[in-house]
Amino acid sequence: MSFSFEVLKTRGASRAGIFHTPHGSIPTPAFMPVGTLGTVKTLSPAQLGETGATMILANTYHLHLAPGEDIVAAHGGIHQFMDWSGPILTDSGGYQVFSLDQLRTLDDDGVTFRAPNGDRVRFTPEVATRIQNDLGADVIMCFDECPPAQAPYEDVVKAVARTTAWATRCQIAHRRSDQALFGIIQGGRFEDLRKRSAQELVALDFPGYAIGGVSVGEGAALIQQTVALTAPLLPAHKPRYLMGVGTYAELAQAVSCGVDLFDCVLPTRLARHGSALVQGERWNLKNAPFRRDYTPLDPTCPCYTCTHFTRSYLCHLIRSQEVLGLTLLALHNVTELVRFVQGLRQRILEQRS
RNA sequence: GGGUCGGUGCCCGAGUGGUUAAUGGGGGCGGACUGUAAAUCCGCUGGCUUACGUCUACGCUGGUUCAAAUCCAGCCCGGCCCA
Repeated sequence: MSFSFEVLKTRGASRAGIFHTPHGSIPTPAFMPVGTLGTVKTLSPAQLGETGATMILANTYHLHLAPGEDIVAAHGGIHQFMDWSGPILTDSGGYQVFSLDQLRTLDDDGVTFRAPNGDRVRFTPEVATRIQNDLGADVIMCFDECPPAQAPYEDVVKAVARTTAWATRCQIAHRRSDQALFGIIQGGRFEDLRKRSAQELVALDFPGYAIGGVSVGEGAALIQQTVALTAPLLPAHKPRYLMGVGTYAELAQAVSCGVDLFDCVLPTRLARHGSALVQGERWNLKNAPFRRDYTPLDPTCPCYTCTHFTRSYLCHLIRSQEVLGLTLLALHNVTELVRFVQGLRQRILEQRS
């Protein structure tokens, strides 16, 4: 059996467990940083490893555009290509249905994107699944339609129907038993649609489920509300993955709802934009007071950045636009969120039954 | 010494008679960022005032004009060329 999920302990709705994959096990709850996307990254896999991350996320759409799944496959798969021996998850490209709204056309069969070089790129459930089979990540995602937060009810009805239909097609197209194909729940902010989506996808019996269609511009309160109503709809004995979240508050709240896996661009993006995540807060390291702050970013953090450099130095690197500044901040931010979620896990485990 | 081009807000640099506190950059100050179109994007950036507003500003001094950073004269300073 390549994949299994065991719940070690529960505390209310929250839970700590272990998710086993062909490339190793992930103690959950776990935060998965974005490890590669085909465009920009400021952390090497070695540095990513230092953060304590066990599983990382890569992106199907971007890797398809460059370098192309054939090249990744020729390397023997994405693990070898990027030298990450731990578990990897690829997103399907469904999020790009949302984020590249102006650059794509949608129909019942799939999506046609306009790539940066002008090419028309056609994604269908079958294509997205095939590409992910070629990339070779441990967990792959169904190709879904992710509508924006403000989408009207009727649009979300359609998105749910498509997402279910596409999930079935992904399942049929999927050809590798050493990869777990996860279903993605849609339904926007509508409770009945979340229920419908969950019901339809649970019936398809995926080995894991993601809560999708969240963090698409709706604000924290709605995210938490959606997570709270969707998480309980998912099978308790399978991993639950909240896509695209997030912040301290949302991570904590989602864990309390029984979510096991998370990914988010925030720690790396904030780093590249000069911000640090420190003990529950976001700091803009460019701000003047940091120029003469000779203390570590976070004295309690074990990361290389915090154990070797001052806020003053980081401030200087960011202001001088040194790439090292982005790297050091990314290293810290990812470490911070990994640790934060690990801390939530510890608290569950240390609970007396 | 002669000729010539030029001196603009923290810096660079537009503007060559009137909607000009003065285009753009940079710098400075601050903000945003949630399955990465994002090492990106957005504000503010002469003083005083909560604001209406008002004062001070385009090397200096004077002049022309209803009106000048913009035209004229002299002076000061800088670049280049000639002696």
